[in-house]
Amino acid sequence: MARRVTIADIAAAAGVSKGAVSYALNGRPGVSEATRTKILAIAAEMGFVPNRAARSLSVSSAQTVGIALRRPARTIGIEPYFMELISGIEATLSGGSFGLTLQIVGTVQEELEVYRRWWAERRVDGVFLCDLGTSDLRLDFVADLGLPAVAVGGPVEGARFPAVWHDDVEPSRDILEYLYTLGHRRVARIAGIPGLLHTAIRDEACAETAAGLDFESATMVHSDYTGEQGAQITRRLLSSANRPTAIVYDNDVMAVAGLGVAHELGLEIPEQLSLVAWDDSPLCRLTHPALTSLTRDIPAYGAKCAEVLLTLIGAAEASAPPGPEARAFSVQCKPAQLSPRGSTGPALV
Amino acid sequence: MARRVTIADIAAAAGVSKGAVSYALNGRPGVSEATRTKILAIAAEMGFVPNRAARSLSVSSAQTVGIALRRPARTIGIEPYFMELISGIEATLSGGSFGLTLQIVGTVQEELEVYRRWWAERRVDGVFLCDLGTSDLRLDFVADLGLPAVAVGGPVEGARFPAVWHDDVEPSRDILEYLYTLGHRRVARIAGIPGLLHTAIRDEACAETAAGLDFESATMVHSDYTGEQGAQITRRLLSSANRPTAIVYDNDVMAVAGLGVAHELGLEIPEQLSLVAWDDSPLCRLTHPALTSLTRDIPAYGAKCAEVLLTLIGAAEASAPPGPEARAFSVQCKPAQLSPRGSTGPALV
DNA sequence: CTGAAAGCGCTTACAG
DNA sequence: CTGAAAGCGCTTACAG
Repeated sequence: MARRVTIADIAAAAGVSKGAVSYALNGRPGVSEATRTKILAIAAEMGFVPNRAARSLSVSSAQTVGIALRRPARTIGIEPYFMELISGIEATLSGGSFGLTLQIVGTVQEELEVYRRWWAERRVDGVFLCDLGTSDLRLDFVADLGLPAVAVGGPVEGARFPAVWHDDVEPSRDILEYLYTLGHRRVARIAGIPGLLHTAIRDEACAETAAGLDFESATMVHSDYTGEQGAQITRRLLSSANRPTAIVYDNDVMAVAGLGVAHELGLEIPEQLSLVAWDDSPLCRLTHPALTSLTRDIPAYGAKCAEVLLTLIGAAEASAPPGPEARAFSVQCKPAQLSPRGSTGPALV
Repeated sequence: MARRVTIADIAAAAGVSKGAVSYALNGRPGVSEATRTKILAIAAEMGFVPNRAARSLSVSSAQTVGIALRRPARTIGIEPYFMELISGIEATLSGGSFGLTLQIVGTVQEELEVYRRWWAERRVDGVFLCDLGTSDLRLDFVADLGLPAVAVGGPVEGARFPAVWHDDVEPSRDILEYLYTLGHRRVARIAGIPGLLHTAIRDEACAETAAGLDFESATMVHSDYTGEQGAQITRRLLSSANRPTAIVYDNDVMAVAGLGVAHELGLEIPEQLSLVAWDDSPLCRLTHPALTSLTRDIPAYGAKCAEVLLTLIGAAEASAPPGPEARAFSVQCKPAQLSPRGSTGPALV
């Protein structure tokens, strides 16, 4: 059982005060170069690592950020999105020696409670807000608390903190025009959860684009993102009188499920049906044919979110509580790019 | 911007000392029932939540456990396993008001560094060790540190801390006998990473079982669990002279990829090829046909792991450093159950 | 440039 | 049963 070394040990070994050790360790003035070098050497030799709790208590900073995920236990694993996001966040955090605290919650109320507790305990210095809703309780709640946050998604109207987001309008246009060019005139989109911000944005953009192209039909059905619903809605769409020749899915999981249904019905892909997945992940390349997708770099996205949060925390520490200038930190990322693969082809019907 | 309340605020409001407040809050003797009730009421009214750092510093416990995941950023999302495990862990933790710190690392060395830092910083009270290797550096490292840990997997020989694991021998037998009974005589298994403990256990158990049944061939190929390798190895196996009529995959991702290859080659499933996925997840029900799997309840598994770690931490606090009695905490979970679905059928070749 | 001291917000022996 | 005090391990004004 190893022993933890404290600044008192170093001070004793170096023959200086604890204060001097602290100054030396933190690169602040107050010690001569000679003593600094000596102290640093001793600290390194003794394998000193500061006690987090003591440091946090002194500087009122947890050196930790938090993320709360609201998903049922059994379905959270299937979405590659979150783990990719988290791994991107981590990439930025490790550099700044920040930790990440993760909590899975069931309801918004629970989520709000978690934020309040984290804030009250000073357990985190800031949080990531995922799955933004069209009117999202959490925004004001967290801002009122004075807890720094970044919205993972957007754009957010009158935000009191920064958002990191992708434009979904352009991809909406891209995908519909792509299908139109391939000759598809009956298209459907199995959209995500209606209350979500990006669902609403896609809904509107798709409707607008569709209106500008003379589709025979452009259907839209909301879902809960699960494979079950993806399959069920696909089955319904494909058994309708004038079935679509192309279906766009708001996530990869539903697209894979949709492909399964197409196989089950004996449809040739893409000859009889084209499929597109919004959000790319390795999952899309697992199937045959591989799924045409709208690709974003999620780990890079997570890294950017973390960058913005760290900046905000630094700023919030330096100056006043996060004010309107927080918006200035917002960053819009490159929109998703269409990656055509085997699941889409000319409409032959 | 809300304000944080401290025990000093409560003490002032109640007209008692901070010590009395602490005793009352922690349900310890030292205050009369009357004052206790009064203090509790005031604390509740003021919305008191103790500052973690201060508490941690006093009691030398972080009220946090840690998990380090060693996976590349871009592939970590695809394995539903980790998120399911984490969500199970969380379910237990939230009850005990413990937090979970997550870190993604690239190499074992990095992982060891993380444990050392967490321990030195007193950032966590214990850790989960995932992806156990056949000879695993981390076991002694963490034990030498005196950092409580539970091995997520096993069994571990001469462990200095508890393991929570599933028997893989029985499922190995189950699956091969099942395929044999269906008439399959040429089977293959695309195994996981060779250095992993459970890969080794499955390898041995499968070899032994196969030896007892008169298979014409029972091939085994190691992989890295990715869809790419799953696909590539499947393609190679299926284009060999005496191709297998059934393939078992060590995870669900490779099985899905294998199914993609089978579709690509125009094979009828299960008429011309049976496929089995070791480790079930919603992914297995997304495809057509759905994949026959070896099912375990991963969230429940995670919950059990957390339970054991919390017990260990409690014990470690109460008594000496985790000694040999730690083994007593080890728990063996119910082995994976075979869930036959559409991807397996009688061998017709 | 250096040392001694106070303080962060808790917990916990120790006297009354 | 209660209060005053010391201590956890840091940081940071404040005197010398």
